[in-house]
Amino acid sequence: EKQPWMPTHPQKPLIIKTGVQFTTKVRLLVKLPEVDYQLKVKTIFDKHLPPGRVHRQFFILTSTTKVMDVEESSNGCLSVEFRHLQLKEKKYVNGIKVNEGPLSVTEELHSLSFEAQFNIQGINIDLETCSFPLVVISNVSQLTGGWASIMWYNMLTDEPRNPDFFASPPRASWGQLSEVLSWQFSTFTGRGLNREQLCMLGEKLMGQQASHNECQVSWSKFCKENIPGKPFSFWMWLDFILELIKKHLLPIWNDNCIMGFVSKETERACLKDKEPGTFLLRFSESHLGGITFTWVKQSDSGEAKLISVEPYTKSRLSALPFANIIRDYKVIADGEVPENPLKFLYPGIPKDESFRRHYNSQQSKVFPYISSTWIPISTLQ
Amino acid sequence: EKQPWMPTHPQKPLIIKTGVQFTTKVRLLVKLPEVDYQLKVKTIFDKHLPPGRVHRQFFILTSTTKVMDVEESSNGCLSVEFRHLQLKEKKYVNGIKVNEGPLSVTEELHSLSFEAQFNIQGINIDLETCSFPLVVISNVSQLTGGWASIMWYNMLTDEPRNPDFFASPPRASWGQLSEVLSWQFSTFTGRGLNREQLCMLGEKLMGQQASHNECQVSWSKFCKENIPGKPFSFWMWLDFILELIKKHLLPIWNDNCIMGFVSKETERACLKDKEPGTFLLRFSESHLGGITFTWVKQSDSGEAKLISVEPYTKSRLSALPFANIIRDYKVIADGEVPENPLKFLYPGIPKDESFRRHYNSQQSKVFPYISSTWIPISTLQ
DNA sequence: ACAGTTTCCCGTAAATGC
DNA sequence: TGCATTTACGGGAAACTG
Repeated sequence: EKQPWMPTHPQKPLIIKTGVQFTTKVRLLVKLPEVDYQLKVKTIFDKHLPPGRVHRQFFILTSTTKVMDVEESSNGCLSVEFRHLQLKEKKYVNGIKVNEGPLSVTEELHSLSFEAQFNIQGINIDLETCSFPLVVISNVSQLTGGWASIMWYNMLTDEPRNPDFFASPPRASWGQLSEVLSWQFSTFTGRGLNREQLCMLGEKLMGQQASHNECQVSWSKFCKENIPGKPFSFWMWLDFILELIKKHLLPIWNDNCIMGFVSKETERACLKDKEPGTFLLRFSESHLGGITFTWVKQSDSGEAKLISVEPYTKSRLSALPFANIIRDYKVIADGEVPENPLKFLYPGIPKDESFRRHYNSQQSKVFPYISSTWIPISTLQ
Repeated sequence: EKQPWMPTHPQKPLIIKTGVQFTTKVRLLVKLPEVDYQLKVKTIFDKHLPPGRVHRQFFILTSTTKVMDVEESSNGCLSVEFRHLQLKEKKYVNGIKVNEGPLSVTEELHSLSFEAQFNIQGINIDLETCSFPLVVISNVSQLTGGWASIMWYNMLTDEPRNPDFFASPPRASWGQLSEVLSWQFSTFTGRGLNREQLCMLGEKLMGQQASHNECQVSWSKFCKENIPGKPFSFWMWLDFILELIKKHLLPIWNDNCIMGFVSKETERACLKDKEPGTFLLRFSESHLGGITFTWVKQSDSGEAKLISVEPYTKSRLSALPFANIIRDYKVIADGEVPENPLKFLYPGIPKDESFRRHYNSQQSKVFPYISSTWIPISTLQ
């Protein structure tokens, strides 16, 4: 049966951090006949705990009731916005310590319930509604895991409420998953993932296959198991890259300068017949949240030699923007004049043509001092 | 009259930040005859508020009573340590909003009181003692101001408690003050301030004088008024330098490589007859927490030309340690080969002799990538 | 409008619990 | 002991408040 009112926010916060304020809003979708008293709404966290399941338990630290009001910016329906709500964990319930459940914290799904009563022509009517599933975290380091849960849930079910979803999470086809991943990038950056990039991700996750689209990817493979030989999962690796783009690479990502998701094999295939100085930008597969460039080096033997720089991470990119690194990078080889080995962005666009608009002069005039900056260099011996 | 017990901690925390845990310890200095019950101590914040003075008011958020215990590590006397104490401001007292006092928050002096009662042979005895003055802040950005108060108080009074001290703070002679400042540096770094450095500070604070030692410095001049033409006070400037040393310059400061406090005039006098490549390290007077180097440039006209680089601040020094900057710094002049202009540390010590032990190789081997680093450069046109 | 002050909260480090 | 999770809090920025 259709709810007569709807929470219009949680959809949004979806991930709530304990001790950090969040906001939620409920709107009454039906017009009530004039009521002569104020309609008070109460918010309850996890009103319907899944029976038998061990869950962390939380409560709303701040005030939980508020009176509905006519919404100005709309067609005069009633709504209420709770601000400055804050969650805290109940460590003990009836003096007994709460145990951890069988799921990891970012797989626990919670919810906010809203309730109100009103009386119309002598009949008491109870209203109740409930938010979409919420993940509760205690530290931003858990955002990656929480976001994975939200994605998986939204991708694979239309149920508004299924707190047990992660007790046995369904698999996703690569067709579904790749679409969602691309959508993540286009939402948070402005550019999604193209066919080649998705293909590399598919191979990384599922190995070489004739066609990936019908392959099924398990929840565990996606974000719980580590990539073989690496201390992080596939999604963790990908989300750190997304964060790196958001904070340090946005314009050049959106401008399509970053091939990014390229296997070592494809990289070699792309570059091996290119002229020296051709380079491409690739996200590191060994380091979390790192980007590197690989270029073709002039070689005496005639065979193409590919060289990659140590990946730049967020801490290094906050010292110098990536476009400037590309512009100024120098390799110092014994006895030779330092030279910038980056000349043509793959397949063959002169570097400055691709990056000029992203160079950052940042020459702070600080009279009487002379300004200074960093030049990124590598030494070849 | 002598207190029969003493708080042994606050002396230490001296500055307490609201919402951040602190620890305090009280020790009973007299041996009590055996008592057959436990001696309970209660902690009270600002028990004796200065009458008539408007003060911010705080309370201890956490538990405030604890039982004294025989101290293991000592001669068996009673002591109690309060841990995880936390302060919170009372914004309203009896429903009335507390106004701000006439002093700035870091000039308000507070105190922790401790009280206990015991009964000996039918006589009730009350014990009470009180900490040294405390400054309460709400953000680390106020540490500089708080520390100034502590220094001024300790320098100019021996009273264990005088909450009104900053209602009319006494002046300090430069003799006293300079000693205290030098002591700050030696306590927090390992090297104090020498005569030349103190002389520069004296001139900065009081202008040119035959002898500074008898000059009186007002509290306001020290840390409330801005330096003419600058948006910060003398002490704020100095404390930012102290922080810079603590975090980024400790070994080279302790190794006496940093002249540091040098006026532009003295700098010119020192360097003007030195050979090209002679340089010295100086803290910026225009930027908070910055260090620069000034060197003698080879000049066609024969006259010495002094050049200073834009000051390095903590954010830039966390990208590259200062010793490496000195080692690798290059100036690029039109059409010339980039050159490191820093050759002899004033008065004439070959650079590597002074700095070699502080160079940091930090070559992270990251096969199959080639490692990279920053080279600090300036461009002269 | 503004300055002094506090609150907010990310992100790293340390502590805690299982 | 190691891993998962929470707590602690510095530091930059925003919000608050007379």
